[in-house]
Amino acid sequence: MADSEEHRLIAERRRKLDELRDRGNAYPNDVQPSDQAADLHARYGEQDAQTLAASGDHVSVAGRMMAKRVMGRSSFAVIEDVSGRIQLFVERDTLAEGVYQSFKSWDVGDIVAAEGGMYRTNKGELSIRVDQLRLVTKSLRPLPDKFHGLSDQELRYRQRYVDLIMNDDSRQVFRSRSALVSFARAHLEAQGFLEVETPMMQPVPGGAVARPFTTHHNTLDMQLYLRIAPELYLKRLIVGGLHKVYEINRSFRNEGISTQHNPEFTMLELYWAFADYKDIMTLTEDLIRGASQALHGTARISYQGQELDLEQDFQRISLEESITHFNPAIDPGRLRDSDYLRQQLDERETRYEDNYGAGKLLTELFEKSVEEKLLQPTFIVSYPTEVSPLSRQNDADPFVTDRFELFIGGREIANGFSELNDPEEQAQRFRAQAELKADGDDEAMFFDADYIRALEYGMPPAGGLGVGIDRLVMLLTDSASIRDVLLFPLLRPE
RNA sequence: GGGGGUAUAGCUCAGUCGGUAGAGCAUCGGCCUUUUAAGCCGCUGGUCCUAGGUUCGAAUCCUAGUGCCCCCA
Repeated sequence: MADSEEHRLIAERRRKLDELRDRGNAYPNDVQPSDQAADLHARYGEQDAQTLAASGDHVSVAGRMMAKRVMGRSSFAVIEDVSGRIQLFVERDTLAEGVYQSFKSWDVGDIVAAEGGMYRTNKGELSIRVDQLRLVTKSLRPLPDKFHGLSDQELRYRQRYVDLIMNDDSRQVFRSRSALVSFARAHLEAQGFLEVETPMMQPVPGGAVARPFTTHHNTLDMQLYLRIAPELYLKRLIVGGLHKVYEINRSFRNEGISTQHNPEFTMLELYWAFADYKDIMTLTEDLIRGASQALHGTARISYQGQELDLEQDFQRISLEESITHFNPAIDPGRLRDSDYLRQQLDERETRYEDNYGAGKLLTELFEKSVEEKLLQPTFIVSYPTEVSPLSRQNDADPFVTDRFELFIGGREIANGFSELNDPEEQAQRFRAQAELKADGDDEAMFFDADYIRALEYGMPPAGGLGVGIDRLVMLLTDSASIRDVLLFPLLRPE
């Protein structure tokens, strides 16, 4: 960056900081504001000037100075605290000797504390008529343009602290994110789910088809993987008798970065004994509808210009039906015919590998021709067994499993299924995955012998769910990129 | 991995045909007791992303690279 220019502006403020140091403690820690801006607006917002003047109430606030307008012997300043903004009316002759002179040298961005009576200006704005004023923390770096804010996308991600200072929209996204997670916790706790924490560093990564990050523990001299999913540990807890568990935390996948993908991301996973995938669908629907209600007071939302109705019952349609629905030309009778599926994929210029069976080819065809069209909330059910190595096969049709994925706005939001609890069948599926891995598919699953041992003790029938929290936040905050809902998205180093 | 866009003052942005680098805000100095993108006067402030090339002369044209944004595999 152009350091010389920056240095000129910073040097000026550093000079001011030096003066503060000369006069005493430049970084005081004894400031305890008793009021917040939003409360003041709530309490006094309706009162007229005379009432305010007569009340005699004395308030104290502290926050970052976001605007400063000096007019000779009086000034206006606007400070922002965690709750919002309040204007300060500052007069030379109301303050102690010399304070006003100092105030004039303070900068927008400085953190100040003020006390005074409530006051309404001639133009009617609720303000504090300041009688005590302190500079609490000197800001050495100039803030962006007060009107345009910080709009450079790269700077917003790299210096999120500046983005948060300047852009209320950005602050709101992260408040919503927090509200969503709080809602999910409360919603699940109310149904008797227990929040647990399982290893993020795993000797055998499992629970998803994805490439893991590797790391190393020095003392044990062992290779570890950052988890790609918590699934296999959570199901060990079902074996252990914790029959309703959930975890909301980070998983890691060593894959590409896009508007939908960040290498570390947050999932809600839950497992529920004596439930099946249909129960899980109902729970998922309630959770997402309730989250929208909690954040917006409505389940009808707008996402990137698209109206989405989370209020109505979510559609449920099988993967195969969805393909024939959106591709009328496809022969419904040949959806499990590998040659036919390869031909259909060729026509759509979609790549596939020689070792793909009908189930995986079918899933590719779904992803290519259906997924993005599923705007309104839709559960796609009956995923092929071939692509569902941890799901329970359907009793009537072993080609598919009792599994669903939920799509909203053309994107996968959740994935759930009746869990495979037959240890011998699971071992067989792991072996098939291990063969794929041996063939060079580095996304294929590892054989997890301890997980099989756990299943051998007996896991009750159970349903499980994974929800991409980041994507759900995107949906509910109308954010186009996952980076907009991550406080510190991964970027290349500066 | 491929394609497109973008990069100029601290911030937000102009910059025509290749001919001395611009504005607003911020900073600095001055005026101002009811402003709210306060106003008025004056002054500062530049590695035009980087490295090459073409040219008498490059922010501008060419090549390569880098960051970010978007699309595609």
